[in-house]
Amino acid sequence: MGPGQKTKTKTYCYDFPMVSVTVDCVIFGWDNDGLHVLLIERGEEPFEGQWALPGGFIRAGEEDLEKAARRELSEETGIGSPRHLEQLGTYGHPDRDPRKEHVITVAYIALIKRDEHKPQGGTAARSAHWIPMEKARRKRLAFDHDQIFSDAVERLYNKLRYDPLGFNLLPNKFPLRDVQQLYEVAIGHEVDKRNFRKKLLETGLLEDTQEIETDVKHRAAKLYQFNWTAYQKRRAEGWTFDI
Amino acid sequence: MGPGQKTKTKTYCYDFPMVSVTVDCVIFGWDNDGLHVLLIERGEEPFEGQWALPGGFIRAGEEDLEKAARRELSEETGIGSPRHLEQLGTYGHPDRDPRKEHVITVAYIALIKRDEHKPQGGTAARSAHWIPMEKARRKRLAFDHDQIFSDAVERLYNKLRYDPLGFNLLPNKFPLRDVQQLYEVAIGHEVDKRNFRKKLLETGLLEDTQEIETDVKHRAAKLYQFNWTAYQKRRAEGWTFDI
DNA sequence: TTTAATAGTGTTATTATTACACTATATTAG
DNA sequence: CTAATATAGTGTAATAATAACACTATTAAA
Repeated sequence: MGPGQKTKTKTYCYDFPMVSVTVDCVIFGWDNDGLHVLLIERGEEPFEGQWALPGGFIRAGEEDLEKAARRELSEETGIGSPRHLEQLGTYGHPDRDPRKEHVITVAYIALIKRDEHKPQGGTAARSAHWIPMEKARRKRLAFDHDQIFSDAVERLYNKLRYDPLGFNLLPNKFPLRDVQQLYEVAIGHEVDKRNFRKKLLETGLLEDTQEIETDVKHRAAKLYQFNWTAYQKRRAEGWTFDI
Repeated sequence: MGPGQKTKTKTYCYDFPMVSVTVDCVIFGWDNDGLHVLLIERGEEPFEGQWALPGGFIRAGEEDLEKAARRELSEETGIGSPRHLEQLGTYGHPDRDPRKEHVITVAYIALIKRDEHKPQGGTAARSAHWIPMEKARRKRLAFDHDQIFSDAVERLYNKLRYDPLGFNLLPNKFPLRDVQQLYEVAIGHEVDKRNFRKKLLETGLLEDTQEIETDVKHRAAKLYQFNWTAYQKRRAEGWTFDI
């Protein structure tokens, strides 16, 4: 409620104690050997040297939450524009940050195509690494990032069933096998290849590119692409993706 | 990043501009004549006299976001404990509050049983009113509360299909008719009574209380109750509610 | 040329969903 | 006390969706 007023010493004073607000991103990427999450090794206290989600403080008065998320994504990991960015939730326990202040964080889920982001270092001092899901799950992350990460995974896995956002993880041209593997990870068990492909192709949203895989040491699979504009049209008519 | 330090004049100073954080609640309640939302008429600037979602500033350093939501719920509407409370999302555009500061708000959805909360005035100065959904949709709410409200409605309606949270709106004992009406509102069209009841009862989660409606001017319907403990057990086994 | 690895393809049985109409019970009005 | 009104409550058959199932095709490597 207290209006902020600057003093000449460049501090900002308020009538009430304030909270700091950060954004953190759970960035997922798909690779031939499965789903990965991008984690950073913290270069500063608190939790220096520990693994954490990339993120940082928002610029109060200047930017939207989503814009802050995009900025942090770019600063910390060099990722310019994720193919999908959605808010996951906000975490605000007073003790979640060991520093004096009350720091709440707005968590985002970002999906990127790994082949569009080769340079993975990022511009910031912290080092970013793609960690396979199973390894990531076993790590103890800084702050309450374990909770945020597991909430993100749950959200992503649930959403993959009724939203084609998974195609934001795959390269533009992909074999149906990769779609199936991604969905199997999400639902936690294997599915029948014939049934899966039938259902997927029945949507009419997957186009045969007439190309095939290269650099594969066995029969090469056909490459498909997802027709996003057709999907938007179908959505507008009330149709929902469900696989 | 800037650690807060009090001065003797009871102001709180920081190295960076801070944001204020509020919580706002979209409170839904069911009545024989349909779904309602609880809105308040603002008693102070900005937007004095306009309709808005109940909410208020969080107490930095003292409380969790959910605790803040419960406190505001209680202070503004007299509702002690909602049957369901979930975070909807966080809204943080720098201009969303016309006051100088950057105010971000964490929105919650609360579901209550109206028969458990007869006194609807609340302890605060603002006056709270139950507004039927159709009327609420037509109102222009303060701040960006139109957006928050419509996001809340969308979330609730979607969730009612695959989560039994709707039973948190109905009285403990209810006729199946009310369940059907609630679901029809959610999915936007009528459904067949026989099919709906069959599917609902097949879950085995609805218990016949052996009681019937009273004060009704035609044949009285049987009253059922939802077995939450049985539901938890089924959930744990991987079963999902889907209607 | 054989082996290994993965791609690609249809049919049938089972299960779930949808469509559909009448009888039962209580209240109210004449 | 009878008829009208209003809503509760119930089963079956047609249709659609899902699930189960096994072999042939292609390429690279040995």
